[in-house]
Amino acid sequence: MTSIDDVARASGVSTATVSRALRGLPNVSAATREAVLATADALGYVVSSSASGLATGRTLAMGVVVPNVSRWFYATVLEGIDAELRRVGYDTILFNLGLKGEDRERVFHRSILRKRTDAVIALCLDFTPSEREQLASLGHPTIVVGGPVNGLRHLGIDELAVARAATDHLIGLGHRAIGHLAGHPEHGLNKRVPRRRRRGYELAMAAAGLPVRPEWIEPSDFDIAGGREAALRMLGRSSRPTALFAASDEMAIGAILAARELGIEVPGELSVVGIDNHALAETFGLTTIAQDPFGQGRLAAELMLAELAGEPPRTDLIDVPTALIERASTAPPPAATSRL
Amino acid sequence: MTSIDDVARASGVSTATVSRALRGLPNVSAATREAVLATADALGYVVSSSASGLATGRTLAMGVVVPNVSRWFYATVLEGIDAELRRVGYDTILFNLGLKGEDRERVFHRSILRKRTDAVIALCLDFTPSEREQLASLGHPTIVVGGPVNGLRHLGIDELAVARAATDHLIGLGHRAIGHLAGHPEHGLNKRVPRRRRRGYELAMAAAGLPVRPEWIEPSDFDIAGGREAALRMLGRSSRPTALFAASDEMAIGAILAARELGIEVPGELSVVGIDNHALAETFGLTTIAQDPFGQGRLAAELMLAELAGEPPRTDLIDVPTALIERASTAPPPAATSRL
DNA sequence: CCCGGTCATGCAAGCGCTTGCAGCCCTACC
DNA sequence: GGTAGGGCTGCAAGCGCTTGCATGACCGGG
Repeated sequence: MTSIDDVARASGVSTATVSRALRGLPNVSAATREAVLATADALGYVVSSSASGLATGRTLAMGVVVPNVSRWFYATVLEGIDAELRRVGYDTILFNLGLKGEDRERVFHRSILRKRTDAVIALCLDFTPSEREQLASLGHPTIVVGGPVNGLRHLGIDELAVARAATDHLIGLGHRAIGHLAGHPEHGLNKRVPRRRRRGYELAMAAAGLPVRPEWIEPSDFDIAGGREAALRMLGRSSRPTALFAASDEMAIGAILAARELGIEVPGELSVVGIDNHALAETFGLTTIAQDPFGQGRLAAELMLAELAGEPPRTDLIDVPTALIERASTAPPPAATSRL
Repeated sequence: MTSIDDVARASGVSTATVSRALRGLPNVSAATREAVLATADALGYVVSSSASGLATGRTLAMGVVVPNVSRWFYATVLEGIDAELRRVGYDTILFNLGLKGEDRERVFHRSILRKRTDAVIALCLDFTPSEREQLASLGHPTIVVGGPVNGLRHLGIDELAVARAATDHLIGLGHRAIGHLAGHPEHGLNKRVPRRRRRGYELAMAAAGLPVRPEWIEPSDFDIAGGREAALRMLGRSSRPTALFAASDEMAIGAILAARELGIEVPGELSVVGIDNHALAETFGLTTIAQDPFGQGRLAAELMLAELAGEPPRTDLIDVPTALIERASTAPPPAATSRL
């Protein structure tokens, strides 16, 4: 491995000059800089991150804590983060926290705190109070993307408003019998997200003077299989709603699949709306409230980088925009049931 | 930040002893070790990875190069890798290489080689010759998971055999008119995977003396939307096959969706088989050749760690096992067309 | 009682880089 | 022509840890 000394020797200057030249610092003559760059390139020199990290106290790496990476939302946020970091030469260190117990403890204790990262972005997950405290006291910039977590800065959509908007869309179409496929509190995932989406649904219903029937709220996993099962349960019953607000697009897709299996026409007999604008939403013609997880990831990364660059931290809650996308899964209710 | 000196001072021993005690090295008395551990814990001491990395030449981090993280296969391999690494205290550094051009170049040049990692695991993607060479000459253990890449060690399923097995399953059921939803060469993804799966299909057909009609091979993206579109095209034509071998489960699911849209019954009028055992395969009752990406990721990590621990490298090609899982999407062909 | 051997510990030299400070050479101005 | 000032460059002291070697204490056997 070639070191900075090799480059210095080969180009006939001191290591200090090499260091400055390579990093674009001032006080290096153009000629010297060019020569250094050339020899460094020729020698295939790459700075050792350990050494420069030790000397500067900066690791040029961002910790990203995720509950898992298989879920569309997390994967996409992660890609957004990584894209931004990569752009400025930062590395992404992944901490998969979807695990329980000892491993999880180890992540916190040994790794995140391992002074390996300059900042930490956590994707919305369910932290224990102790974990929260450790994160908060980390001493470097930290932000949570996707679901509000007490005591930590947060960036994401306004869950309540989005859920209301989705429900209001159905109400606006004339639906009165509206069910909700609610999210389960899944292990590791932030429990406030499903809760607030459900609350938004309830608020919208209440505001419109519509009844919320307990049997029309069906909790399940946040994914396609979960949505399908929940919808099969709900739609199989004698009296079913004319519209469904699903807590996520994947659940909504599951509901559409379930409806097809039961011979229920979408949107003729059943309207379905979700949240996300998942990659598959278009394929299924799903009406949804779009959010932009890639952009959220990128924004989170930008914020952290800005703080690391010395800018004052933004302490306000950051709500990112969403937009209703109407596709083929929603329509006015069938005449017969519209005034149920 | 508390350093090793703080711990040494607080426990009245030298930094050398603290270092040895903390890492469980021999030649430290039990009493001393315990005392050191206690004070380190009390002080919240965590070793600086930069410093120890610089001193030992080990970063305790593994580079993982992925084309993207939204695709089920990659996400799952990644989780397998991360789980194993986490277990032994290694960190996962993510390199999202799905990008083009300059960023991609930067990843290779500035990051991977940044002496930040002890080893590199690359998920099957499409490397340029120069990238391949850089990887190969990295000087530390490297392996590719998922798709064979010339000149690099590789771990994954036997693409050819799997494709043959899937096709043979259909042939065994009595199908003679078998179409193939082939994978597109997508940007960044390993082009050999779709090619070999197609070749396996062709070989199986040839071995059974069955004709391969060009219009029954329909290439598309590797995902649900791609599979759906390809299937819509193929199944919309006047003479359609009685069975479909899709190059991935996501494509197979797309085909099932397409069949439903066209009113074609699965498996009554059309059998569908895929590869992967994707999370959704069960939901759709999809017959498939299962592979275990989580296990592949874990295995790759284990191999790298073993080499880092000094064991001699395994140089053989490593084929991981697969298994046919019969579900509800395959059946003998309808009597009328079975002797087409 | 002496001595070689073991074990626990400390010393100090790095690991490869960054950076404050000092030194040198020029230029420009008085 | 002298000098202040600015631009380049080099020196060397760390950054926090690891580790080969030296040291000293203690043990048992001859």
